[in-house]
Amino acid sequence: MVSYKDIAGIAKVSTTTVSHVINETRFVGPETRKRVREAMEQLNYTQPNLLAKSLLTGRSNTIGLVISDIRNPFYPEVIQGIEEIAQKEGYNLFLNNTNYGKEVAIRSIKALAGRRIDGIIIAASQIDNKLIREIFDIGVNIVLVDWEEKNIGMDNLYFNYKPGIKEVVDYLVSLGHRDFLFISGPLGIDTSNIRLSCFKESVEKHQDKMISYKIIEGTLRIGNGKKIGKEILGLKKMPTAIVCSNDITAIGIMNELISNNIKIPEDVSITGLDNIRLSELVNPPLTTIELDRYKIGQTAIEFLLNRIEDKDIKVQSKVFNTKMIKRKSVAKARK
Amino acid sequence: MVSYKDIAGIAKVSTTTVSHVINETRFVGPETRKRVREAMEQLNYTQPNLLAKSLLTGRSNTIGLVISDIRNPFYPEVIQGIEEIAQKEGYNLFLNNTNYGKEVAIRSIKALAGRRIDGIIIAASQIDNKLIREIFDIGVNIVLVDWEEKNIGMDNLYFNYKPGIKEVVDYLVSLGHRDFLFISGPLGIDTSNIRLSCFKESVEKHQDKMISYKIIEGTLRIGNGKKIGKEILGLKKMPTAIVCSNDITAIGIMNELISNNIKIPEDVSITGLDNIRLSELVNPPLTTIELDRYKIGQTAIEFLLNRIEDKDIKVQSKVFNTKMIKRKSVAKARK
DNA sequence: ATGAAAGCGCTAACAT
DNA sequence: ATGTTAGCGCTTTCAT
Repeated sequence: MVSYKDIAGIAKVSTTTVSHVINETRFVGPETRKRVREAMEQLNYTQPNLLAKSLLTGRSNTIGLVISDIRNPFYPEVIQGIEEIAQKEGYNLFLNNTNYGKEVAIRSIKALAGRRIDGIIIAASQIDNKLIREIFDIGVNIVLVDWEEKNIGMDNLYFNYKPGIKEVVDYLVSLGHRDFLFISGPLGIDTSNIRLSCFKESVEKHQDKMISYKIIEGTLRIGNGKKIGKEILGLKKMPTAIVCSNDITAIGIMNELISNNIKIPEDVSITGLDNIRLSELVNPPLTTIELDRYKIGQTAIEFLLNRIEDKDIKVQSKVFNTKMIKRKSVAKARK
Repeated sequence: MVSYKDIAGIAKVSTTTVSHVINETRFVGPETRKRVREAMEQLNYTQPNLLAKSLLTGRSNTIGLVISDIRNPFYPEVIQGIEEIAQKEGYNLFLNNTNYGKEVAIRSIKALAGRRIDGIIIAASQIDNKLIREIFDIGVNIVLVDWEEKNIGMDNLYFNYKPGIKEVVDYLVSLGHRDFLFISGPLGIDTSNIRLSCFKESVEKHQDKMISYKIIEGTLRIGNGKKIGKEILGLKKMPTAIVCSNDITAIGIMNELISNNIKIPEDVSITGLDNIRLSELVNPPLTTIELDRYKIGQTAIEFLLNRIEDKDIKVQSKVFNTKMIKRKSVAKARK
């Protein structure tokens, strides 16, 4: 491994000068500069050791992003929002995928924090709060995205699912729907529970209207919609409206029902949540709930950069509201 | 920033002992061990500085993966294949997304290599060969996935698109199709050109049959299918078979055509390439070409781990063949 | 059973 | 215009 010392030796200068030539951080006589450059060439020196540099300066120009499922269409826009600003500001982004694994998450975060990265954006719930606290305590900047617990004294951003879900329920009720099926996410995950309770709450505001609902627990993953679709086909009584916790599930269910000659929205109305790109490309286009994921990503990195710039600013927090996007998968309840 | 020195000071031991207590690398008397542990607790020391450690040992237990588009459904399985083995072997994985950007790619790779990561898997074409060579020369292990150039003296894996595409063309021809439309990827990208020439070659094997084809250049990205679909609707003469360079595009086109009352496969047959999960969930399920992405990912990391273990083994290379998956989006050519 | 000391590759304050 | 020197936080050899 060739280092400044080797270059300095050949060019007959000090390592200081080598450093200044490479980083262009102070004037170096043209003659000397030339010698250094030649020595570098001769030794094939191209990539300075960033470990040494970071160790010394305490800066890495790198930020980490921890997500729980790279296949989840929830993330791409979040990532894009983060990337664009990171790139513009000259930061490198290391992505870590936990695959919903607690162990992996811990290892990822430790690996990131252990490298004294400038900051970490955590957009994967289900991570040990104690660990987060530890990392935070060693001075690594952290921003939490869509995090379950508020008021933990760290920068955080999250979605308020209530308005979007309420809008959807109200809309369905206004179209005469009284018989609902709600497809939840895994009930171990906090955001799943939050979505479920928003749904319940919204429905219960219509107590006077004799509404009944049933809940099926899903995984939120691709492929699960088809499975749940089959389950629905086996139900004694087909609901008039199916409210899903994410678009992927809604689309899967829709396809399965359509394949079995159920007409959407004439026979059954169905709604999603996420407003992924695909949701407007399917047939019929899906009525869903929009989350401004791009914006939450952008804001997350802005928060982080603020924090990197000045550790002592006060805690930054922001809520993003959600709203219904009307498309074609909802109609009046069948008689 | 608290370090071994601080702990050593409080515990009245040397930094050597601190190191051995933390890493359990040699016997330390129970009394001493206790004192060290207490000092750590007192100082809230939890995360050793991996920069220092890596700098000294030359090992990081981390590998980097560079991809060009996180939203491209080509990647998830590749990543999964890599992740599973990485995790099992105790490696941490840093993902870098280049967004097809040359600058970003360079920065990413430098960031990875500069940290003297144990190895890098590059699954993003369009990266400067000179840079790759540089990184390779500083001794960072590299594995190339689906790389355009062969015989560059580095470990590499790639897909042979020929058999799959030939199978599809032959199948379509056998069903009476004579009027083709091929949707290519961006013709700046090598894998796009390769797919295109495989198509041309396969068609030209049927010279005797008066086959005509037209080519439209697409982006391979989600959303582009719809746009191309509209373009197709405006064509003077609708082809009988549409062969697409990826599934996402095929699905988008299919939806657009169906929305305009064109029946698939009765009016037009359509095929994809990638065999993404979604391709069997759409209506009709898409006939496509399978790439064993999971396997290529697995093999990539196996290659890399071999290389990390022993730098001097000979170049590893592997080709993965492709094959057609028959589903419902293809039928006899309309009269 | 424990410690002293050297050093990984780099930067930056201070000196000349 | 260039060099000396100390040191970032850790590991490891060699001593005792």
